[in-house]
Amino acid sequence: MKKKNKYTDFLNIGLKLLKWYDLNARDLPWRKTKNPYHIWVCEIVLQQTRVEQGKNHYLNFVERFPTVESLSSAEIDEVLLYWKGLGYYSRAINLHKAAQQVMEDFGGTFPDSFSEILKLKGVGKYTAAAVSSICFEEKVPAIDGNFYRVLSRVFADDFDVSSPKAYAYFYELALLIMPEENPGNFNQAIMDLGSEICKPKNPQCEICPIQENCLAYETGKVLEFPVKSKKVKAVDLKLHYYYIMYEDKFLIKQRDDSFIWKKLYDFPESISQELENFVVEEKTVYHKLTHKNLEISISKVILQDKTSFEKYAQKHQLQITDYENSHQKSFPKPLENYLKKTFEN
DNA sequence: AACGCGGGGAC
DNA sequence: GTCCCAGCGTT
Repeated sequence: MKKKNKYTDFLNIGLKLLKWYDLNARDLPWRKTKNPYHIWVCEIVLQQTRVEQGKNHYLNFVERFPTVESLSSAEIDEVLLYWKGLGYYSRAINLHKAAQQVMEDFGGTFPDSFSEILKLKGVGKYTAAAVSSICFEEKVPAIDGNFYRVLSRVFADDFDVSSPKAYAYFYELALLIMPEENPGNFNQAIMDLGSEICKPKNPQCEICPIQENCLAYETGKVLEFPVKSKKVKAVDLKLHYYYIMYEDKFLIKQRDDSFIWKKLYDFPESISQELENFVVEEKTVYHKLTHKNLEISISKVILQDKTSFEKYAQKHQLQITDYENSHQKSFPKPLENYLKKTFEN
């Protein structure tokens, strides 16, 4: 009997993954629902974010905003409060805008196809594919980091995944192995395989359901894939803040939606001459972001006079708050840490 | 095509 | 320290 070429038996790979998923799917909260609004929120939360990091944020978010209508009518500050600590804050801003988009452009009904979902702010091809396949059984591969890794290994393909053309390229590869039925499960199977088995480091090839279909495994080159050319360089950046206080109150402002920490709250970044004499100390904290090394110096300014404190706030359009109240706002991580340290002494 | 955008976990 | 994560928007 002639042996079938295992590397060209593409569809079999997809079927194996579906079978594997049936038995090994992770038990995750969003897998109990096909509510497109919830799946959408989940997908946005999990962009560039590990499941363990995003899980609680997802649960809290859909508990507070259970429907697209409830999200659309919320204040952006509260939406950001529920996003606190997740990073990439434009995701929350776009999520909020897109909820209003659903109310206005889609009559309050969440769109039910890839091309319509794609119109939502903050939704790209990956997210539109994930939601439409999971909730509406649309056969479209959700090409994310897991997909790049799994496919480039299975086919031992050195196509540069950091190239803008990678999406289209791997999309075609994905269609080769994607079964007609259960596209949502297929996409989630790739995600689970990528995060549990076909990991960037320490891949668990011994227990991989498609080990015998994997060209990289057979040639002992699993760790050579995926190929990624783009290099990220961290830049050093200095920020200076003024922590202006009177008794237990202090002054904050809201950031704009450019640069880092969009729409989050922080402290004034400058002071007028008259306050220079009231600076009592300066602390420096360091904070590492993915592409930035931040050096943040914070000068403490203590005012003794209530009236001048309030007048200063009004003149420079700063909000007066206290520690208790500041919990209703979303602050960047390093500033949250600073506040915590300041008030827990 | 290249870059900006957070925070955290694994190694 | 490095890499990467259920990516997207802007230029």
